[in-house]
Amino acid sequence: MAKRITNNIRRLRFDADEMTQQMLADVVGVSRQTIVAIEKGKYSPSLEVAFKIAEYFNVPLEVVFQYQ
Amino acid sequence: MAKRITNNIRRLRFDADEMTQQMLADVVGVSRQTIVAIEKGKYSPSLEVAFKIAEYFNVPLEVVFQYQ
DNA sequence: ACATCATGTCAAAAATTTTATACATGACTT
DNA sequence: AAGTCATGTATAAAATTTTTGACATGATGT
Repeated sequence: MAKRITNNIRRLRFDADEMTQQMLADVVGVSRQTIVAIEKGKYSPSLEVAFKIAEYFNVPLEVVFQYQ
Repeated sequence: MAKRITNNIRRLRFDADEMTQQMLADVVGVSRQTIVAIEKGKYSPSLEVAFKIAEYFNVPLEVVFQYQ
């Protein structure tokens, strides 16, 4: 029953002209390690970082992150 | 220019039959202080807590939290 | 007046997220 | 073969979120 948070960051990055982790980290204002950890699902990010990522890709937050 | 995260938790609580902070904290699985802090905007919650709150109220995350 | 309840606040500890460094690997280029 | 680039991993420190416990206030009820 324990729901998990998944994400499509990797796919969104590749759709966005093969953007690198470092580029995304820079535009979002976090370290590359943070992007790596979130992509790999090591932990779920803060709501603020989540919103920033969604804003950058120009999609609703739920397109980037799913709670299922 | 710095965007902020706002929320409608208080209104959603009252719409939900005047639910108390403690009741929401219990169903979401956090402490009442966490609800107080988020409601008052002391800090933005983790994405997981945000999703749990939205799930409880049965609305999309963006109905509870706005990035503006 | 007294008790109860919901909310607000405060402070310190615990837990989690984020950063900073460093190093390893495979893919690609020259 | 050597160099560069993107990614993965690891660890400790820093920053932020969350908990715990305690106390104050105003509103409500008895």
